[in-house]
Amino acid sequence: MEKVVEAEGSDEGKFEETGLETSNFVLSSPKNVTDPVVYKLVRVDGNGRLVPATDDELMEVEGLLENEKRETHIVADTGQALGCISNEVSPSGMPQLESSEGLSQSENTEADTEKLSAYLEETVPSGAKSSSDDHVTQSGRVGECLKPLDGPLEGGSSTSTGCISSKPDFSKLKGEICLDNLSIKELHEVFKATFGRDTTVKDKLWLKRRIAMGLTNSCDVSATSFVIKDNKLVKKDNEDGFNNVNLGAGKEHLAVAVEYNEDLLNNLSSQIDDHQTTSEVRLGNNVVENNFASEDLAADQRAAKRVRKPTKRYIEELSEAESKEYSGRSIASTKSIGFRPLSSKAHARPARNVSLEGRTVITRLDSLGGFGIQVPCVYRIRRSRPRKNVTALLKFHPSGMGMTATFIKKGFDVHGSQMDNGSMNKVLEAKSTPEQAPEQFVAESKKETTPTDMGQNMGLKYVDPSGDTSDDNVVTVPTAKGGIRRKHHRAWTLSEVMKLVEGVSKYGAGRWSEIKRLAFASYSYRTSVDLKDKWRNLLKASFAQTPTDKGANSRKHPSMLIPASILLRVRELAEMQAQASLPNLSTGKLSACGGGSVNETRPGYL
DNA sequence: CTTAGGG
DNA sequence: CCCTAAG
Repeated sequence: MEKVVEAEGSDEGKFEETGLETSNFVLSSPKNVTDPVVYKLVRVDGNGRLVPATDDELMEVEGLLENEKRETHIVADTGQALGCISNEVSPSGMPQLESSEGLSQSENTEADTEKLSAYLEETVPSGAKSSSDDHVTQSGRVGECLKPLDGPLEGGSSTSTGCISSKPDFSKLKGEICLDNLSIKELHEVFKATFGRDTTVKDKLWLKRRIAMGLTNSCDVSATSFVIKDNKLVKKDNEDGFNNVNLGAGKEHLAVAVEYNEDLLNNLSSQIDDHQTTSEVRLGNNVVENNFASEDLAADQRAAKRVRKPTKRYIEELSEAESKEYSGRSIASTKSIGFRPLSSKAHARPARNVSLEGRTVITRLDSLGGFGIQVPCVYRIRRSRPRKNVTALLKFHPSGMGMTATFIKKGFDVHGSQMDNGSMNKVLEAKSTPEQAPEQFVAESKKETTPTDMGQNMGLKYVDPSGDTSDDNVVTVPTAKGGIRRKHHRAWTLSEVMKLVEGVSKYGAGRWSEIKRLAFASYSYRTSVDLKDKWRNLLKASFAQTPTDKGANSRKHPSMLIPASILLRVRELAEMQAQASLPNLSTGKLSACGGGSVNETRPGYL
């Protein structure tokens, strides 16, 4: 509702308008209506205040921004996010509006379980698509994304969506269509004819609405009658009511969290753009329970919703990649992200818990293109202790939160009351530690492997708890006192190790903070302690391995193997350092015994 | 806050 | 990786 972001930089300019808003989203589990939804996202904009980033990182980002060529591949990693970021960016405000309306409208219908799944389908993009990436800023792109909503029928190019490849049977769309009389199967066919793709949604109402919207090229679809003729919706009954179900309406369904969402979304979306703003706040963990087919998720999303822009995490990744000598392709889409230096505050990132088949996994759904699904979250406050709770958090965002906050709270309440039973401990956990900093991203694995196929939105689908291709390896560990702690693990990449070694050689072991600052400036995570620990491990490894000769390569299979050369170097340094310190205690310091290639460049050290 | 060490 | 102690 308000624009909070002042233009900090030209880059952000585009976003200023839309400002950040908060959007809260709650879904209820498809299977259990009683079980609340768990999904909420709130973004608060911050004028940067909420965004956490270290100066170093910011700087890097900025650098990226400058060079940037908008090439953005939105990265394979998040694959989905792709394109539609542009909605926000698009010059004309229209697109955004449309999309938001469409969303809200579609969401607007009753909250029925099926619908939910349908909704999800729409919102969740599948990682599959990676083709057109650079959408950012391309208005054309926007059009494409939105197109699906505009009925394909109109323009001769049926299936114009471009993303879809199936061949619809258009004959189904001829003449007057009375969706009310069609069976689900028929609706599916019509759906296909209309949108050029299949859908797995079984909710008749949803299908009808969707089709109607497509055919009429409008979001203004009655919920009660669906007769379409000549691309126009012929309403039989009174259609009002549904189009504007906003705040005012439907308060009676308090029970369902979804309702709230809808309302909220409607309101917010109509006024703002919910694109990712500079900062987001995670009010709680989002837990979504669902198992819906994912097949056409991608298609649906592409067609219907807009996608969110890259998350911070994403940015970080980019910057990291860049900082590394990885001269890979350019990664630059940072521009689309509004990030500012001033924000060195903490920022919370939403993490999402998805519980599938009974178990809860935490994942980051970054790339969900969908509207409500959110995800991101990167931030730097590493290891903050769990404590504040949601309400506390809310206090921090005075900005545009008026009613938003209210909604959120409500959502929480609902959610809390229902979850409380203890059925889901995880949820509670999450709730209590909203602030937690989810891990950053696991850039390493990504960069070291093919950038392309990273698991993008594994989010909705099967998220493998352990396989974290994704990003956060956050494991909650129960503590004796009942407290819960999170442990995250971020594998060290080769490049990190190399930097570490180099840093040690330059600054000496022990100067962890220095090394951290100088060599690891780009890696926001990795604290000096981490460096120290890693070094310790490296030493252990180097001594254990090198001597034995035979163990050189094979060693264990465990963690990734560290190149022998590095271990060697480590050993050298270790010896060197050891000598430097041990030798003369009494003699003053001769220090630096040049063991080898590296010299102890520190005069005063020791 | 930074280090060092133990867990 | 986390936690704690010590400078």
